[in-house]
Amino acid sequence: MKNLTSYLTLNFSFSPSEMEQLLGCFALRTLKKKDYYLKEGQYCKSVGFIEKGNFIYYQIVNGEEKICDFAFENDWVTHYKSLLGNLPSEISIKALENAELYILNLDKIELLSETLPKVNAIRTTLAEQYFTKSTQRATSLTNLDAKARYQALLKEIPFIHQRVPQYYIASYLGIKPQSLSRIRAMK
Amino acid sequence: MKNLTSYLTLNFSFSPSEMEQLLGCFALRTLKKKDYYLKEGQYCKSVGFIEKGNFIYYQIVNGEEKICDFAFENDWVTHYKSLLGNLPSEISIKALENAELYILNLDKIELLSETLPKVNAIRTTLAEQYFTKSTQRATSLTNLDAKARYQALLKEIPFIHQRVPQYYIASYLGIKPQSLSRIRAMK
DNA sequence: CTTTTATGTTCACCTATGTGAATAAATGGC
DNA sequence: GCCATTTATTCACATAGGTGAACATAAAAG
Repeated sequence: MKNLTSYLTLNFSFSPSEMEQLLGCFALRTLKKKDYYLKEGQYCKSVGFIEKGNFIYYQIVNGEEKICDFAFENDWVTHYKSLLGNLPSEISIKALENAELYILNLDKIELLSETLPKVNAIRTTLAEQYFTKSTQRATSLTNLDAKARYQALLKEIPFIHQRVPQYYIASYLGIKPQSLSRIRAMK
Repeated sequence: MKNLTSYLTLNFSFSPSEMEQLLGCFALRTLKKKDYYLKEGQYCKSVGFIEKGNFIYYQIVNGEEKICDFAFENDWVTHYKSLLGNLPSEISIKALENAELYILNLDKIELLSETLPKVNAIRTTLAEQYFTKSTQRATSLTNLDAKARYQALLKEIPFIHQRVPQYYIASYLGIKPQSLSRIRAMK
């Protein structure tokens, strides 16, 4: 729980005993490459903290996997709308590498909110993070051309080419793999 | 408070006395056409319920107003990220018509959460609504062409042309006014 | 190691949207 | 009701990105 512990320590101010209580509510879940954290149609009932590995969020549209998000170590993984609204998920979340998640179930979150109100700070952070990510993506899609979006993504996630196939990157950027190749070739 | 009262009655289950307590926390704010609910750089400290009127959310990019959202009667208006994270807003929210808002200040929300925990359902609805809107916009920008995005918008907000100038609609769709004209002419 | 499959590149051509200008129509102020 | 301003349309041309194919390379499977 190395990453999780330091993430919580760095970003929130829990006392040692609170931290112990909190960590006790997480359960380890290991996923193999290509395993799903969540499949379209399922109800998302937990949030996961990525201790190791990475994930794509995607939707199938006309038979194509349309990538709408990436997540790496120290990110949270969940489908926010499904979790909040108790709705079936429209998206799937798949591991691209063997992964380790620390899972916090929704019922535990509710319980913790009562006994340890500070965890609400985590909920707020999560909401803010998800909201920010999706609005930034929309903003970037309307205000920048494909090359500029690619450069912004590289700046945000410099190691992305080491961990995500290029056609997934293209999909996230809203272009075809050939177009991303062309953009890269132009330099 | 006609719209606010029926919105709360329809979507949540407050008792008459809870409703009274809740409504008592809102304050009326009237805005003239072109007035701002929030300006870029300000800290958003409230949510507003639109009793009457409409609003655009926008950012200035290269001197252009880039529209990222619309809001009408029975919508909530706030900058979610600024509100949650206590951050200066990157966007401005402007009335396009004379408007009436019922304002709920952040401190009142916090207080209510304690005395009337049911209001958390409103907070959750807000989070879900904002998250859904922005992810849908990003999805539509990557998966649909401009014509299909326009048709989807018309379906979602059929009266939009009666209440929003067309160049704002074009901006929201991520295209130039001339392109929207062309799309409309093609039928 | 060899074969198969997955991924990335390049190319020629096509299409949707951008650009800038001219014009028309609608709206608001007086 | 008239003029100024704002908003919408149309056009000719430019450009970014899509399409489908061929090929190249890398990775996985046997």
